[in-house]
Amino acid sequence: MRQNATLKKIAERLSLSISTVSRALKDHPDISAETKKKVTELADLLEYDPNPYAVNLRTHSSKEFAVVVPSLSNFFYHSFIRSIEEEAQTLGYSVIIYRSANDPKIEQNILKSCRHKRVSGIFIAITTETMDMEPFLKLDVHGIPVIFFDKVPQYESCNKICVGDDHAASLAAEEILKRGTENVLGIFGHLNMSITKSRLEKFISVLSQANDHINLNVVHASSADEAEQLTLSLIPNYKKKNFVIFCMSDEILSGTMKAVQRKGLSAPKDLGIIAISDGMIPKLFYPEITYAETSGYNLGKLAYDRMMKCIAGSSFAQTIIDESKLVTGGSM
Amino acid sequence: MRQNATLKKIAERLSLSISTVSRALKDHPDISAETKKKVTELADLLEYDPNPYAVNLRTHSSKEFAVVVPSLSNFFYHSFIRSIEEEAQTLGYSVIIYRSANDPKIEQNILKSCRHKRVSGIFIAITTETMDMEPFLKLDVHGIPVIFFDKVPQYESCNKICVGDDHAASLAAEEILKRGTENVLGIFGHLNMSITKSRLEKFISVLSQANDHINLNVVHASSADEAEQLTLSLIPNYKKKNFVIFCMSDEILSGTMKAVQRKGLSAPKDLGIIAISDGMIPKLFYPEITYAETSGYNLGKLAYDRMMKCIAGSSFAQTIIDESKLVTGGSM
DNA sequence: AATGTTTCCGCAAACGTTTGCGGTATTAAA
DNA sequence: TTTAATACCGCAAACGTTTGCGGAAACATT
Repeated sequence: MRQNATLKKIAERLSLSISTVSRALKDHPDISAETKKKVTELADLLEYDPNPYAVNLRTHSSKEFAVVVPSLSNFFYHSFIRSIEEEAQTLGYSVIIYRSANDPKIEQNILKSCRHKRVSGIFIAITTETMDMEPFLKLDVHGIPVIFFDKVPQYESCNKICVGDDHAASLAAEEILKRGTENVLGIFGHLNMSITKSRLEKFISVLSQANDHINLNVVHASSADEAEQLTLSLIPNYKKKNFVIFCMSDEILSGTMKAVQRKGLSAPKDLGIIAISDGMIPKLFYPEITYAETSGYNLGKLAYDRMMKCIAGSSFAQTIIDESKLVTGGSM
Repeated sequence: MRQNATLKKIAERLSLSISTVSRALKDHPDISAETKKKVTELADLLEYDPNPYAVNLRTHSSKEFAVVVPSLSNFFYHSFIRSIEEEAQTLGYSVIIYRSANDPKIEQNILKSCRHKRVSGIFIAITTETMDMEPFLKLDVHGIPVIFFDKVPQYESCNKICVGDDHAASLAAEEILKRGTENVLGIFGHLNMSITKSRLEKFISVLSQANDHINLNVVHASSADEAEQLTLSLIPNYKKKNFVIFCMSDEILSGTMKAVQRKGLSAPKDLGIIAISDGMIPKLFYPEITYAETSGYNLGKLAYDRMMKCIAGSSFAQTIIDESKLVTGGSM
């Protein structure tokens, strides 16, 4: 078990003091050019790298970001994480991933551990049951910036980066109006998700305000399988009629698509299909599904920006909405 | 900026020494029950948690695993990471994710940083260009266990956890034989990937040994788009004939499926489709695609097991192959 | 009463840094 | 030649733990 190079070893080999070596390495003006040269050369040779734990213990600052999500089996969060990781790497930060399993208890433990690790910052999508803001306030007291994303709390004065749910829903609704179809099957997620509510309300309002002949049927599914079953059982209602299915999320879309294929229907001939999605699933089909894009990747970039501003000091709370754009496949 | 509780503070409040507090908290036999009680109570009250940096500095051991992958936009790695994270959490380890971008330089930096952080262990899928084993040997010298997974080096004496490429390929080949179809289109990845070679060889050998009337056409695609184009242009060759398409990976499958849908064909009527996959993509279609499963999730469990054995001391090198199983959809 | 055992606890060093402060040469100014 | 300024550098404390060792009581044994 060999040891890593330390300041002490370099100092001994060069008959210098530890402090001189430390200063030489960070180009401190007190140190002569000659000494600096000797030190950096030996440091290179020995592959010296400061021990992060010692540095942290001394300076109270790590170079790590934490990303906390309810679940890891989710495209959106994956894109988000990828996005953060890309940015972080350029500045030498590393990214630690935590999964709360949608359990507020676990979430609290994670936050506590982040506090004790003194992470540089936290990106978090909270659980659906997170009520207590106290752990977050405590982080604030300790000077650890928190950026909420996607699933954000009601609480006002904090930094939130959200998908523009209404915007996405209205983009989809408008596209449906454009197609001129009056029979619409809207498949939404469970109502305990905040996004369900906002997407649903906007979707309904845009459709109904524009055309009062719209025949809209709204159903809720909380899994892909459920969406599949629901679609299967509802498709017969639209027999021979021209109709459109709107899927609120990737999960629902994937269930619905199976049902559509199973019934031997194909878009845009037999029906129209449109979704709100990150983009991965819609591109698997031919024709590609038209969707309003909610990009985890974009959200990541925005969140990272905000984080950097917080770290730099500009810390007033702010809510940023990532407006989505319509990506046209051939399914409408 | 409030401070976290420390041993020192607890000690002062209780007029004890720091060492006594430390020992009381870890249930050391030297400390009386009475003292232990007082200490733990105050510690709870103050929400004391040991400073991980101080602990690490002192003990030379962190509670962190590193997972290093070439890319994060890949189901397989995501399942793997999820799997590791699930296990790690139960023992209070955290998981740090690093992305090498398939660049050996970046990979080396990551490894160096892991060494200096003294991570408890490293799970790594190496880049396609990783030749130099020296950084890994150095980790070994420092007592940091490395588990290679999926993309592993040629080097013999190290711990490798791999997908059973031959096995998966032969499962698929056998299923094709079972169907009795003699026209086979095999779409494989680029030949610079090691998995391509092993899957291809086994696939060919199983097919040709069993039936010398097999008309096998092998092509290579290095992206989903390419697979789509290739499939589109080759399908006409099989006009009216009964044929099977084999897709070596998820990426290829997704391209191929688009082409198949575009041509208006459907399995198993017009053709057979079979793939090697993690399982996510095949389940999006109806009928679900039959596939030989290579599970990132399973691989994660195996890798974690191996890691724990290494940490516990049983450190002889070993190569573990995760044999895959056939998951029957309706596409054959 | 002297010695041997327990039981419980504190001292102090160490892990590898960072940094305020002070100190010694060297050079410039008086 | 003395004094003041400058350029370099080292001392030592601190960050929060862990742990070997030693020490003082309290008790049991001759």
